[in-house]
Amino acid sequence: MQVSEHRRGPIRSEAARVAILDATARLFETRGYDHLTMEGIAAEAHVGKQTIYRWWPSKGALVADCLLEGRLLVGGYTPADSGDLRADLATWLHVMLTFVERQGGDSLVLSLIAAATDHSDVGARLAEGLGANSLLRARLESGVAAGQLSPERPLEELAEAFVGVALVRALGRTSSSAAEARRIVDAVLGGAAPSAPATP
Amino acid sequence: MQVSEHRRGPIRSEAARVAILDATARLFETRGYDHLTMEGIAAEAHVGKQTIYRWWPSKGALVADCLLEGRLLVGGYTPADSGDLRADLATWLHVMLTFVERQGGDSLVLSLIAAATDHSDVGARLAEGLGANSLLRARLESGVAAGQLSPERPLEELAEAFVGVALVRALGRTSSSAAEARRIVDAVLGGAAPSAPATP
DNA sequence: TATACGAGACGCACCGTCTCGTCTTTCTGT
DNA sequence: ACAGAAAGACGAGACGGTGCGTCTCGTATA
Repeated sequence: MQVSEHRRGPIRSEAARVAILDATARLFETRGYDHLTMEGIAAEAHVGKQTIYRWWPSKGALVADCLLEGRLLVGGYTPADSGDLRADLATWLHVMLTFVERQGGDSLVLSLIAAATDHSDVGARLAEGLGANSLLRARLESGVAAGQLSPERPLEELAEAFVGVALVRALGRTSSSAAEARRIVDAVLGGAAPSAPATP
Repeated sequence: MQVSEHRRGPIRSEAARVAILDATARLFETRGYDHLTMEGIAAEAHVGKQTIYRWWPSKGALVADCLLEGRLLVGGYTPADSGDLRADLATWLHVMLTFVERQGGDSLVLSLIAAATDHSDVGARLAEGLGANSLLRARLESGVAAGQLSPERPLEELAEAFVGVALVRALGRTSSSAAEARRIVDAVLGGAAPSAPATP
C-alpha cells in the first residue's frame, strides 16, 4: 500500500502555477480584462496552454485566483480616521472615484467589473477587495464608537452602498468632484450636514 | 449649386436600421451580451455586415442605442406607493435583486453591466434605466413629501446608492431575501426601524 | 508506468475590411 | 425636360487575422 495520496507520476509544478498567476496579474493590470488572452498568458509565463487549461477552466477563474491571493488591488485603500466620519468617508469616496476614472481607457476597476460579470467569484470578492468588509467597514465601526453613526445601522450593508455608488459612477464614467463625494456621503448617512455647502 | 445637404446617392435605409436594432435587442435578451456577435446580428436582421459597421462601430454602441430607444429594460419597474417608504423601498429592492439573479447563467442586468464596461453610454444609461433618475426617485420624492425622509438628502445620490447595492449584489450573485432587502433599506436610510426585526 | 510539463498544430468562431453586383438618389449636359 | 453619369447605400459573402479549446508530440519526474 502506498503512503502518498497521489497516484503516480510528477506532481503539480508550483513554479508554473506562480508564473501563470503572475503573468495573469501583470497582463490584467497593463492591458485590461478584455485584452487578456489565454495564449498571451501562456506566452508571458513561458508555459504551455494545456498547463493552464489543466488547472483553470477560464480566464475569469484565473483572475478570481489572482484576486484571492492578493495579486490584484494590493493593499487596498485605507480610509483616514480624523475623527470626522463624514469627511473621512467623503475623502475615501473621492479617492475611489478618482482611482476609478483614471485614464481614458480601461481602468482597473472597470476591468474587474468586466471580469466579475463572467465569473461569480470575482464579483463575490470585488466588494471586499474595495473595502466593503474590511477597511471601509472598520472606519464605519470607528464612527459608531465615536457616536457619529447609529449603532442600529447594519454596517455591512452600509459599506456595500458606498461601494455600490462607486461602481455606478465607474460604469457611467461620471467624473466626480470632492463636493460631489461629500454630497453622496450626506445622501446616504442622512441630512445632518450643515457644515459643507456643496458647490460642484 | 445643390439645395440638399445630402451629397448624392441613396439615403440611409430606415428598415435596415430598425431590423438591426430589433435583432440586437432580441439576441441580447436571449443569448446575453458576451454571446452577442456582429455576424449573428447581421444574419438575424437579414442584413450585410457592412451595413452595420457603416453606422455603428461596435456591438457596445448597438446595445447603447437599443437602451436609448427603450428596446431594453422596457417599462422598468415602478415601486409601489403604500405610504410606507421603507416597506416600498424594501419591496423594490427585493424585486430588483430577485430579477437580477434569475436563472443560472446571464441575467439581463449582468449582461447590461458587461455591456457597460466596454461602452460608456450603456453605463451612463444603466442607472437611469434601473430607475435611479425617474421611477425610484419619484418614490423618494413622495417619501419626502410624506415627511418620511429628510428634504436635505440629495435624492439623486440616494437613488444611486440603492441601484449601486443592487449592482454589487448582482456581481456577487448574492441571493437576497426580503428581510435582507429590508436591512439594506434600514442601513441606508438610518436606524429608525423598530418594526421589522430582520431574520434572514 | 503514469502523468505533468513546454511547445505548438489543428479546426472552429468571430473579427473587421474588402469587393462584388444591384438599386436609389441627385447632379450635369444637352 | 430628360437621359445619362456619379455617388453611395444595400445584401451577400470572401478574406486574412486572432483567439479559442482540444489534441498530440517528446521530455522530465515521481
